[in-house]
Amino acid sequence: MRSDAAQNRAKVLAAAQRLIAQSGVGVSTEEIAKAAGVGIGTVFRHFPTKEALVSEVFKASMAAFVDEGRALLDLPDPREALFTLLRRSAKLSSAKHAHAGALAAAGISVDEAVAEGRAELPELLATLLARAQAAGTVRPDVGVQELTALMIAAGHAAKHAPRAVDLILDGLKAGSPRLNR
Amino acid sequence: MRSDAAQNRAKVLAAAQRLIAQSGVGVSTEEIAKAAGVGIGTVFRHFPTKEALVSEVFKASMAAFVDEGRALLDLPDPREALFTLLRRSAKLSSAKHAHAGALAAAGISVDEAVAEGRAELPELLATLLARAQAAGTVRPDVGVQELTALMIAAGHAAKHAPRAVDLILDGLKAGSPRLNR
DNA sequence: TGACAAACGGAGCCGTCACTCCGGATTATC
DNA sequence: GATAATCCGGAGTGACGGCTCCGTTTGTCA
Repeated sequence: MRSDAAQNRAKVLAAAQRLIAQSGVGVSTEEIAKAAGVGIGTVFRHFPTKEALVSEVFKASMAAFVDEGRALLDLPDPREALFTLLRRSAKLSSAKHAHAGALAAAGISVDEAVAEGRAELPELLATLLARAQAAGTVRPDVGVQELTALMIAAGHAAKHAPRAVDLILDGLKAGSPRLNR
Repeated sequence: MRSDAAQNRAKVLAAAQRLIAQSGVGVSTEEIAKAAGVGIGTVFRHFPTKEALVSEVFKASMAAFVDEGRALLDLPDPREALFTLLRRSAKLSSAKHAHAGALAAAGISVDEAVAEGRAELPELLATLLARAQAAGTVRPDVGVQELTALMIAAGHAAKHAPRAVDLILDGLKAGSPRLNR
């Protein structure tokens, strides 16, 4: 790859990251190209399809999220580590959903990207969850599957009432009264 | 209004309701027209804009939901009444709004529909919440605002892991240990 | 039953968006 | 500095969606 090509690829990716975070996946490829100071043709040379570009962007931001999350493993309180990750996720995805109608036409869903994305996120989640459960501060009858669902849900909750996130987290704490059912 | 006109309006509304529930607001006006056995012109004569049609559909399904919900006021256990409403909502919005993130794309916001459309849902929610709180089985430090956020969140949670809805509901129960924070 | 307003249908307009194509510019190599 | 490989820009293409316009049909009422 020629050096200018690599540079342009990076510029496109950066612009896409900025614009998508700002106004959702609805941004047109042309806008991204313009923001990157590049022609449309260049965008499609580096990313065969818009979906590929968006997917790349999500993977990148997901990787960054997971990397930051790994630092939480050093916290003394394992439940607080888990909850901090969930709170961060809620904040992030509430920002991302801000203007981001799902691009059903392109088959791109933010939720999916968050859910499946890298296998590293489930791993991190599983680790944090297991540790908190071992410490006895998070209810033991919760799996990674449900935790992931709650993470996504928290993102939507945060958009409407930030405090709702704490209510969801409270439901995860050990010792709650599971009365009937 | 001529009788055939009224009939056609109803047919369009019904078709839109079915198609939107099935595949989201992304359906084209032409598809709706075809499903209703009507020309596109007819659709736009009865609903000045696609947004108006979608909004009407949303209002209708919301009204139906609220009506069904009112019956819950007769249940003996006020918390179970509230929780049943939330579970129903989760089921509905996870199925119906499969692609409902696209509401934003169409310039239509759930918030708006909830707020302007019918003030009845917040009212119903408030009533159910107040009764359950009075009975002491739902934590008292929760407002309608947060409850609404949780309702929306539960819809997304149900899509990924149905049991996650119960976890959210558990967080609403009174008597949970609010350890730190 | 005739006459007329009201409603219908759907071809077509306009705008947008993802994606292609190719002449020209840029970079690497010797 | 010449040559070839590579990359660039952006006008153009095709598809699609919302919406309009108007010739045709239908319901209504005297």
